[in-house]
Amino acid sequence: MAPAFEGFTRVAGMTQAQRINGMDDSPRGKLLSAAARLFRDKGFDRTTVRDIAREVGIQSGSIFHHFPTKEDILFAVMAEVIRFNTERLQRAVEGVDAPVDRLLALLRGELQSIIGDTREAMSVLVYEWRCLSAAKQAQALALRDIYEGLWLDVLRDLRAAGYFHDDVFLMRRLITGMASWTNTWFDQQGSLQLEDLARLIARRVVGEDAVALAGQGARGDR
Amino acid sequence: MAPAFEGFTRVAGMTQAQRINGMDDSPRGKLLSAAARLFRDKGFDRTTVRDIAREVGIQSGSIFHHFPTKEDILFAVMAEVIRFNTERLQRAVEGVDAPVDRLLALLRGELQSIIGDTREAMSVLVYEWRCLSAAKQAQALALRDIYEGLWLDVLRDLRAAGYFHDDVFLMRRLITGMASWTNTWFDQQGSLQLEDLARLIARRVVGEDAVALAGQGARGDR
DNA sequence: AGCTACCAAGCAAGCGCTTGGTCTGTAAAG
DNA sequence: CTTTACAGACCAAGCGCTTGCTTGGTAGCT
Repeated sequence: MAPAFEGFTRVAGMTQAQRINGMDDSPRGKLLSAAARLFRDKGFDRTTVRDIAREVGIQSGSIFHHFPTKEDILFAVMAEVIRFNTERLQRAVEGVDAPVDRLLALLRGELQSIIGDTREAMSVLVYEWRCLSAAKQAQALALRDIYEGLWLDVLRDLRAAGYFHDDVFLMRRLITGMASWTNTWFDQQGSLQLEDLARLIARRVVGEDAVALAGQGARGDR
Repeated sequence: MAPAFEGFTRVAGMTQAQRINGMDDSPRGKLLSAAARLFRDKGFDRTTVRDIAREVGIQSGSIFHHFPTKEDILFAVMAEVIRFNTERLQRAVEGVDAPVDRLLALLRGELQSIIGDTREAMSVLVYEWRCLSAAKQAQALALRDIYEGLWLDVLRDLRAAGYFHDDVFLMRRLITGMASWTNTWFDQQGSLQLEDLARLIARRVVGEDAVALAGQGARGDR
């Protein structure tokens, strides 16, 4: 519902020149990418428009040629990353049939968002949420609902197939907690791989045996 | 190491007049409690010293009779809540022997911190962490180490007894994620009880059967 | 001719914090 | 029992700085 988001629809069909945080390399995209990194490092409030301007090499006033307010920059960062990662998740489960494989596909996609290419923007999404006005929060939540719907479908299937017995909403919240918290500690350079982490979390959901038996199709060379 | 924390040692032996967020009802304690709530609601940066002053009914300048800087208020909130909850956790495992019962005791204690009496201050601890200077972060981390030590002891025992097979540090991080995320969604008025949640998480750690068999000793009337 | 992208300068508001002083309660000194 | 001393808790006023954002104009591309 609602037209909303006029500001960034033009970036919807992103070219292959996709960069970090899912932004393109237009002036606008570079601005958003710089803002995402600054917001993550210093927080939204401690990041000044002068900081962002310096990062992309323009004057602070020129920011407002691209965005009406500073808050709109934050919202654009969040909206872009939600849309980008929702598309990623949709592609991840396409053509995957077995319920446990679908769970693993979702976990890989979500972890990729949180500790992979959109790590900075995802951090912003979690930690700077309250810096958005209530109206903008509602808009972002509406986008997020599509994403959550993908999760709930898979979890319902798993539960129906007897892989776990607890409430699906509760289970989703536990998974969200485990996954989003990795943002605070996961080390890209460490020996733990994203795939290890996906299976580690999957084991907490459907048990050790179910994960051991599944997922051969999508595994890499290890 | 380091003497540190001179500012609040006098509150160490708190009377039974303990209030929300583990603060006493001295001018200082009331100030910290008000600050904790404001920091949670609006964030540290968006909360002005004038906001805090208004909340406790004094002039903004008078704040600095109690704390040298605004940042010191944040640090005091965090340090108090870490100390308070570390003591709570220590008491929780005292006299509990069975490993799974110890796990449940820790989970109850931690959830009590996160969604119970110190909910506001715990929220601040997570979300406003980066507002602390590096030096103050190190001090708070040192306090936190004691708390984490309690957890690692119990997880090592569980692993040694064969209740799970993954790395204890990884397991602790998954638990931290599940538990701390409850802060964002748990509804005190809802039908889900803290005890339900503790068992739900325990099941993710040691499996369904182990939890079903354990913990009779500490259960309530339900 | 018009549009996008930008600059240079600056305004009004809000911020953390300082200053100098007052009031009150407590307790030792006379 | 009074006087003196003093510290804790607070007020009234405001300083200096930073902030998000505005304004009026320019360069270059189409």
